[in-house]
Amino acid sequence: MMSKRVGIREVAAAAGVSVTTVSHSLSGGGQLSDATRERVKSVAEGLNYAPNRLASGLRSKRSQIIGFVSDEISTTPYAGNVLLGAQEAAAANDQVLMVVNSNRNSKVEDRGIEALLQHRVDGIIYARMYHQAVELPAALSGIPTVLLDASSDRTDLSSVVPDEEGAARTAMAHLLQAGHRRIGYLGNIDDIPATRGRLAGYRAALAEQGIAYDESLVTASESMTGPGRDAASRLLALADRPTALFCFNDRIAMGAYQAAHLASLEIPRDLSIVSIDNFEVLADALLPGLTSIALPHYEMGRWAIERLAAELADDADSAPQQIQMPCPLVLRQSVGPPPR
Amino acid sequence: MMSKRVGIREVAAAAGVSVTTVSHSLSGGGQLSDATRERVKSVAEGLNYAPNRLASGLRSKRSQIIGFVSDEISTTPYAGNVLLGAQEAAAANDQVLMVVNSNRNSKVEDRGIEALLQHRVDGIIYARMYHQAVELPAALSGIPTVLLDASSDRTDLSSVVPDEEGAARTAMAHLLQAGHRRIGYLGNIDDIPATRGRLAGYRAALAEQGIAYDESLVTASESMTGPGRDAASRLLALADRPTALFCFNDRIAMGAYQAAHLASLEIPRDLSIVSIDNFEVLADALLPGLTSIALPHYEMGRWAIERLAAELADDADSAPQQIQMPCPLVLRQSVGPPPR
DNA sequence: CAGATCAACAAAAACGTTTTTGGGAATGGG
DNA sequence: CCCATTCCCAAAAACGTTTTTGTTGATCTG
Repeated sequence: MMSKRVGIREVAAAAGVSVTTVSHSLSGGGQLSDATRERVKSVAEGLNYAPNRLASGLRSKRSQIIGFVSDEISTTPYAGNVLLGAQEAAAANDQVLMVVNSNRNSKVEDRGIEALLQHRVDGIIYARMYHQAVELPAALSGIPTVLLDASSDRTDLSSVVPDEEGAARTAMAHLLQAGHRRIGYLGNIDDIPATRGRLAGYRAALAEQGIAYDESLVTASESMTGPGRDAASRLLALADRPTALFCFNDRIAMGAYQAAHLASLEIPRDLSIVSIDNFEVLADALLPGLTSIALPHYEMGRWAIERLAAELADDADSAPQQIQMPCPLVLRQSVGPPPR
Repeated sequence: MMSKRVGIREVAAAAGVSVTTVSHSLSGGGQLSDATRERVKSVAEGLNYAPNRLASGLRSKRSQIIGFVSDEISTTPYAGNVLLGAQEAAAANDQVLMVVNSNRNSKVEDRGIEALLQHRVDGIIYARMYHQAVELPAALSGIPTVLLDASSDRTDLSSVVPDEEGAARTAMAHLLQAGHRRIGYLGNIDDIPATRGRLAGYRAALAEQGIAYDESLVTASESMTGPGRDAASRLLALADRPTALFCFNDRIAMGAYQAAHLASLEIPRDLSIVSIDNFEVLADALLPGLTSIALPHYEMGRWAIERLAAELADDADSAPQQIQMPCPLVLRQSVGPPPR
């Protein structure tokens, strides 16, 4: 059982060829007759040979390891999907992920990156757990890197972020199509791309329908349930209250639910709500279920790995790309036609 | 800048010693005078030498990589804390984590483990995202492994799981101390350790106080908000309704909140609630805040890595340990004295 | 048919460390 | 003063691959 992992030389001996030939057979390199190539392969299979990646990486300069550095994997629920998408895409490329977490501490981050470099990762995914603008740490200057849920002003780096404006437009389109004209926006107050993008989407969607932007229907608060509740209560207390609310995220939406309850408004009969995050534990648990736009965590993870792979192969279209990923609407029960 | 990463031989040349001496100086091995050891170290520092882990692992058989295989990193919110704890502990040991995800597919899992082995990980953390009994995959037979949030019947493996019974006792103690005597239990229906452990803790806590176990106060439902709401409604409709509810988890607790609302009971004035999970997005967002027992994800992650390190060093107390980790109570506002 | 080309493989070097083995100078014992 | 230790350190081998360079016999070319 523990018969000392077979190496390339055992395979060579068993197949009656040189180690060179074995290496070439398995990697597809060199010039060998198809006959020997196949024979060697099947012998290797039979001995159930598995390469030592340390050794092969040492010589070939390809470790098949992708570094994954993120700021905080823990505090954003479901952001694990980013990691999942990346990991599955990597596995498909015969690569494996080495993860490092900075906890928002640049010292820790630098140490983590240094560790990745010592292990000779082929490239690095530099990820944030929510969309933000970043400056690339100096330690990453020598190694292929793609940004995930993060953007920078550098055009020589690939990056992927959610299409914030598009997400807002999708949400708004859903409300508009249901017939709503007076739609409030419970916005966020932080200075992050999502704040600007979602508000822009809100305004654009209104403009497209020829609906005037009404500042009194727009709030900005912290992205938490309490502040969301307060903001929603203010809008619902208006004389001509909105018939629908578009919320910056699900936590604020939960606050909106509470505010609706306090105001004795029934969702979606008296008030429709749509939000962004599709944070399932919340969205599914709310009564009625919260219709929400999903952030494409999994897809961004996949994309980042695939982009990195393309750049590492640098055969063809390896020109860096900065893309915005579309965000799908997840229907539940919080949207209906406007009252009356 | 990109001056071709300096290796041990450049350091040797610069310090006027052999590569052997450099290696020994940095690793603390061999017998060298403290003088040269220090001198070499400072030269290495000056050149800002960093080892090539591929090369050192190849020869030394120590890659300093720990494999982390989990069933589903994405679907359980906040379980990323497990990864965080493990990663931070690993970093402290100069190790790095290589993660692989099985998505509950044993084929995928085997392939992932195989990849880890090819990369010559020193050991593996075999993690589940919620406490369950597992059978170790055959692929892990040759390599040091510790189980995380998972238990098996093998005594030669270290493992760490939450102390389910203790968690329940802590929750119950909190309610009992507040004066409650008639405490309902909204249990879970799945056949998992948490189901048995938490119910046992509930019963034990009652027994300790000489309170008879009343079957009519105990329910079992799916761990979701809807079923939790239904179960809670049944208990709250009892003639002699409970003054407090202990919930299997936060989702069920959220259902209990909804049921309380439907029954026009105010929390905590009319009904106290305590639960398990401390799923912050929910617990903080509920009104009033939900007092809940936290599962020690971060701590289990740390412990697993530290245990693995101890077993790898096998100098001293490397005897496998199976431990249950205590679960702390996180106070919020959902518990008060019983009414009247 | 001589020389050039090519196909198919093997030998050897290389990757950057760690480990093993070797060896000279200082120290100690008799 | 000579031999045996001990203390430092260096030379060389080793880790398991990949890459570079060689080698042989066959095929082609003019």
